[in-house]
Amino acid sequence: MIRARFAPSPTGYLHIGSARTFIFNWLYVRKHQGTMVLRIDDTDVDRNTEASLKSIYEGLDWLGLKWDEFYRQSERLHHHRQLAFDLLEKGLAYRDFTPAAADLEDKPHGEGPWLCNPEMRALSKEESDKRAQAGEPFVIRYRVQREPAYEVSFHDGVYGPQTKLTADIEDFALLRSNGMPTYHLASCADDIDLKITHVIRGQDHLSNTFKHILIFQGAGATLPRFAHLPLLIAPDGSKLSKRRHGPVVSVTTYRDNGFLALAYINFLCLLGWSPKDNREQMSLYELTNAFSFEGVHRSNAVVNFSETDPIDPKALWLNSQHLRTMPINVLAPLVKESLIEHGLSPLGDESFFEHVVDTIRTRFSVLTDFSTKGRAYFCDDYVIEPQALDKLNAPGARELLRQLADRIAAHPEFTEASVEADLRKLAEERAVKA
RNA sequence: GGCGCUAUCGUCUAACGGUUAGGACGGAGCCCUCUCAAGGCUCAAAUAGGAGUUCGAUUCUCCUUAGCGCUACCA
Repeated sequence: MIRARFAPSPTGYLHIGSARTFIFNWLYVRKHQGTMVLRIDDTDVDRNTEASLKSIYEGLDWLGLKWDEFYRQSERLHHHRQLAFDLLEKGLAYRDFTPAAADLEDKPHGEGPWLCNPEMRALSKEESDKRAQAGEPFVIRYRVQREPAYEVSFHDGVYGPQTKLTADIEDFALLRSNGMPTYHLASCADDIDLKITHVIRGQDHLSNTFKHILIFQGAGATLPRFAHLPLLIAPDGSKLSKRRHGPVVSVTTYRDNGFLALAYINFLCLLGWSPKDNREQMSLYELTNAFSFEGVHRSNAVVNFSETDPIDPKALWLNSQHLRTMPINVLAPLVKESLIEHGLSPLGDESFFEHVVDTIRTRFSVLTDFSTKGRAYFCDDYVIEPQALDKLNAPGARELLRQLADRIAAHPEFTEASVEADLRKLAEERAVKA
């Protein structure tokens, strides 16, 4: 039984890359009838905010993909600490009493790799216990075996076989001096406890995986399968960030621009994954069936937005395709919702409304087009373009339109074809008269 | 600096060593058309560079270059 998790940390709104990670997890789980776990990784108390937690729910809610189990790491801290002290007890970890570096500049990057503080690593158990007993703050670090060094290896579902020498892995922190677990510890402790079988996450964690394997092994747990996803990046090749790239990175930007959740999901799937048979527009069912790690690319994918337009043109096209092919009874309520949001209301009964939507949707590409380009269909307060106004003011034009309206109203049916037929008939009659 | 990952049209991608290197978005043009769209057709557009293996490399190996990631008591 497959169990996968999506583990966002609430330090910002739901990021487009996170959304894709969630979608790929979801697709994989649903395809194999597994269990989808949503776990909020909120161990960084300084950076967590309620607002971002809300934004994550909001984004996931819009996508409409459900999860089966829910956890919050902040409610499971005892598990994490337990594992840290177990490792300490086993001698696989040790206390480091070095005061926290004031800022990153203090870190010895440039020259060579930083592996550990040998003094602290060599501290005797007695000495270590004594200092801890005395209340001296400490961080617990993993004691990576480097003499002799050995290869840590695993098979990644996307990137294939991976190996790294322990000589290149530093003694990473497990438990902070304030008693909070680090990401590595909390993530592994929970993956073990929640019996996660597949860890599907961003490629930025590919090299962290070696550390995680060390933790899993130290805990005596069986390894989950790992699959890392290529990152989503900006057109200039940098990683997507709110500061530099603004609203593009937020899922809600697409929602607010009138996107269909399915089209957005479809678009995101095509970034870094391919069904390999040239299909582009796909339903959720088709995506689920077609998804596999073999189809996932290994290089990063660019989200193609510009300074003036946060929307990727291909996403827009995909949305228009879904907009005009989806069942009208599914689309109509979404249009109605969008109209109401923009201060308009659908006229007529449900069937009439569906006809209107069905008639005009072929020329629109996002939901918001109905209340902007299609405004005249839903209210009397609209602006006629100057060119159109000239034609409208041509002698006899208004009278003709009135005649046309009467004919259209006389029909019980109202479709694109019927309107066109009426218009052509009227035009012919006029031509004959002239 | 160390370690790791990656490299096909502007962008997303296809091509289990043999293809005129395919598709899509976007762009250009033509057709359709009372307008604007939609739709149909056509065109331009790519294997980062260099060695090697091979009868033959986009594909396998190595080097270079470039980009990205990790190297935090962030995740």
